[in-house]
Formats: sequence, structure tokens, C-alpha cells
Amino acid sequence: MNKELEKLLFNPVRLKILSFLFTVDSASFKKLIEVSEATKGNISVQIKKLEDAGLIKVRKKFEGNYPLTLCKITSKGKTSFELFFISLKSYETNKTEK
Amino acid sequence: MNKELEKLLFNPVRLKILSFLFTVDSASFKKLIEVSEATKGNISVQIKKLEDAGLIKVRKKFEGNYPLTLCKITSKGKTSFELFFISLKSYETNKTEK
DNA sequence: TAAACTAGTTTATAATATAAACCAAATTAA
DNA sequence: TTAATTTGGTTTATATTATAAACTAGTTTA
Repeated sequence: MNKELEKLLFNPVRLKILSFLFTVDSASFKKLIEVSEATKGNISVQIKKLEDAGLIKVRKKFEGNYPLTLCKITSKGKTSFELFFISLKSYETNKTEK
Repeated sequence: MNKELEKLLFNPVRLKILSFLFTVDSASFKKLIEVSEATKGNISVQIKKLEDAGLIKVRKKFEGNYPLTLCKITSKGKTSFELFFISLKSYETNKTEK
């Protein structure tokens, strides 16, 4: 996994978003606020970063009268998420060598 | 695990340092540069942060004619490191719920 | 029609990461 | 012997990032 990608995912808010999208495949802006416990402004920025990196796809539409932002994980997002945890393992396994 | 601590460990360089100290119990500044692949300035700052948080203990002495900075993980550091990975699990387990 | 709410985005500021510059002393080379 | 280089760091300047606050644009309610 490349450095850029690791840096992107080494952030609680982005990792929570991606982690959640891994399970549900699609979620609203509102839901992501709830899941990540971050502010709206923060979520807005982090969604954009994940989108720019191609890890999620964002679709904006209207639900009734209100705007609705829907986020979906991409296949790149899925493999990146998995790779990230594989790379984390190398930190953790030190524990067993104590 | 509290928010401050999580934030402190949600950083590749600091996590690598702590992770390594978990295995060896004591390491030099030089060794930590090698392990973390970060610059001297960066390591210097991150060591201070880990020390301020009480996760590592730093001892400065002379080895022959040269200064030598030795870092050692504290018991708080050990439990923090373990707790951090336990909390990460909650992100990762989403994968299985797909 | 004014107040409050929804669903966001933008922006200002504070915090952080990092490289670069620096320091003090030791070593080596000229 | 003195100038250049190396060691083992620290400090600082700058760029990046995170975040809250302010804002946008429209909707609903009273």
C-alpha cells in the first residue's frame, strides 16, 4: 500500500467513514455524521478527500424537497481498506514477540 | 481509551515507535529513525509527544563521546498500545458483516 | 412573514507534520 | 592545525490538515 493512501486512511474520521461504507455499501451524509461523530464541516471535507482518492463515489440528488448526499464505497475503496488493515497487522504483531 | 490518547496513536510515526518499543523495550534515537522511516526532526518531536503523554521514558546519556538518546516504553505505553488495537478492531470487524 | 430547521459548503483558525536550518562536539583530511 | 565532514540530536519555519464557525440555499412551521 502506497504512502499517500496510508496517510489518507490514518485518520479516524475517514477510516470510520470507509469502514462503515464497507458494511452498508451506501450511506447518507447524515448517517456518516452519526457514525463518525464528526462535525458537518469535517465530514464534508473528508468525504471529498475520499472521493478524490477514488475510494468512494458520491451522488447528490433530492429526496423530496431536501438535498441528499449519498456515498458508496468503490472497489478500490474496498481493497484499500483491507490493505490498510493488513499493513496495520505488522505493527500489532510486535506484541506477540515481546 | 480516551480521545486524546487515540489521537496521539493515530499517527504512523508514533505508532511505529511505540510498536517497536513494545518488542525491544529500549531503543536509540538512531534505531527509531530506521524503524519509523521518518526524519530526525520528526522523530525528535514525536518522541517528545510520546514522552509527554507518559507512554515512553527517555534517558539521555553519553556513549563514548557521543550523546545517546534511549527510549523505553512505560507500562502505560504498553497498555495504551494494546487498547489502541482493541479499539481499531471495531473498525475492521465491519468487513465480516458485509 | 418571520423564525426555525434541513442539508449541506466554505472559510478562518488552530494544531500538526515535516523538512530545513541550526547547534555542539567529535572525527577525519589537507 | 585548521578546515571540512560526521554524529546525534534540537529548534524553527512552512505547508498541510482538522475543525468549528459562519455561511448558503432552500423548506417547513407558527
